[in-house]
Amino acid sequence: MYTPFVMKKITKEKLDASTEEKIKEAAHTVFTRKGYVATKVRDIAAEAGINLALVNYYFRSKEKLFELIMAETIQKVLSEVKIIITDEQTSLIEKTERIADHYITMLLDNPDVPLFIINETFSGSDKFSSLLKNTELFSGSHFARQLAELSTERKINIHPIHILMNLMGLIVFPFLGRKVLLKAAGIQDEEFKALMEERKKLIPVWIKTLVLNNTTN
Amino acid sequence: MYTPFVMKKITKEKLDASTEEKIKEAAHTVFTRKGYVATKVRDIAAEAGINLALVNYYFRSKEKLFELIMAETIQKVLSEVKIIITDEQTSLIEKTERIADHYITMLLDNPDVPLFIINETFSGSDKFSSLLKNTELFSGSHFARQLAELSTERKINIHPIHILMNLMGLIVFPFLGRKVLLKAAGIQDEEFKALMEERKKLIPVWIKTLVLNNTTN
DNA sequence: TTTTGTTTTAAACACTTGTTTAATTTTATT
DNA sequence: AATAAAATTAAACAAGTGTTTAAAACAAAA
Repeated sequence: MYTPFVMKKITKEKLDASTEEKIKEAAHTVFTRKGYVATKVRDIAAEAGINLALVNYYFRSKEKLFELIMAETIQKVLSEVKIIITDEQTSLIEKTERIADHYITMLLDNPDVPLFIINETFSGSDKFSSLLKNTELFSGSHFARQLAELSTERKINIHPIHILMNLMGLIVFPFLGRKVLLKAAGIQDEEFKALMEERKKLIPVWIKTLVLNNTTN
Repeated sequence: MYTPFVMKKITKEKLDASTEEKIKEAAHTVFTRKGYVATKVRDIAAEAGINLALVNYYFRSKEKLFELIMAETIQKVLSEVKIIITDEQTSLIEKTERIADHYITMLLDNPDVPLFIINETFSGSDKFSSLLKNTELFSGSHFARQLAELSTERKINIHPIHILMNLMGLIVFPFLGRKVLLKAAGIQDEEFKALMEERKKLIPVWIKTLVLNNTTN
């Protein structure tokens, strides 16, 4: 089975990337918008404007294609953040500034990515185990160490994980809950973008005051 | 078609609720855990330990059953909150205290509900329009008015919606991202619960300091 | 006990969906 | 131009899924 793939690989370099790339882009769009189960291979084919069979021809199966998209998405999300949190030169506050800036910029372009990732962590399939290896880089990062230092040096009386949850929650939650928030508050899409731009600068300030105010009592 | 239902309704009072209730409980469990599309009617039947056809017998269709579960879930989430945010007697801070307490208590019992709701807001189907009516109660609530007053009276220089996003994000996000957070921080389920209990008291404090620190500059 | 209404069951139906096949068209090589 | 490889297509397949049916089991009423 799949003899075409053997042939393909031999002359891999000469591949016309356009069809393969069209499928990947379409898959990214539909997967992130609808999730794995709700996405039909026929949806991807339609979105890409190509024949149904070509999806399996290039990527063998829906699941293989999904894993590829997933891996690339995670990679994109984490590569820059890895640089930020492992930087030994920057302060905790500086790091939060960079993280907020980077994430919100990314999320304004890919607002469906957080839900996509969260759903996969809940789906239980092993599809997500590759990410877990990547997140190990957090535990030993300079950022994690700085967070831990708050507990000891500065007599902060809360678990550092609270700070991490707060930072991520303040950044990511508006994108997850935006459908409800926009309806409930009656604001438009453009206004939402403006609010998120504001948060790039607000969140680091909030995190800062939140950390400082917890050092005393 | 569906003549059995006509007969049923006539003697509705004499129904043995156990089967119907078993199905509803099973549906709630599976729907919230896997979402609408990933949930198969056969899953619900298996979870309830009853015959497949009984699901359609009692609820006519998967979609009808889902709408029922959805409506009851939303109802449960909003009914108590409605009381809190429309209370004219309590201060903004008191309201955040009550909201944090109520939501976290509820979420510790139903940790999958937020993802369930968010997914439905993104699914685009009209299934969620009934909720939108309910959220209108926020716009005209005492809580919304108090939030708006911050902009004028106290010269706060940020949009009140930021406060709302922060409050909800601080409460809800840890439950959405817990799979990643637990893995990334290497903490256990019991410890997570303890952390959430802590947040009941921490979040109102954070919101308070965050509001006060934004009144000056 | 017999009858009647209700609940439960196994099986089947119609339709969707991931995947494969076999033929055709396009592209590259000689 | 002729040949071989690669890409594309329409059609079909097999498994899964929501729903329905018709018969059986059960419970209540006579």
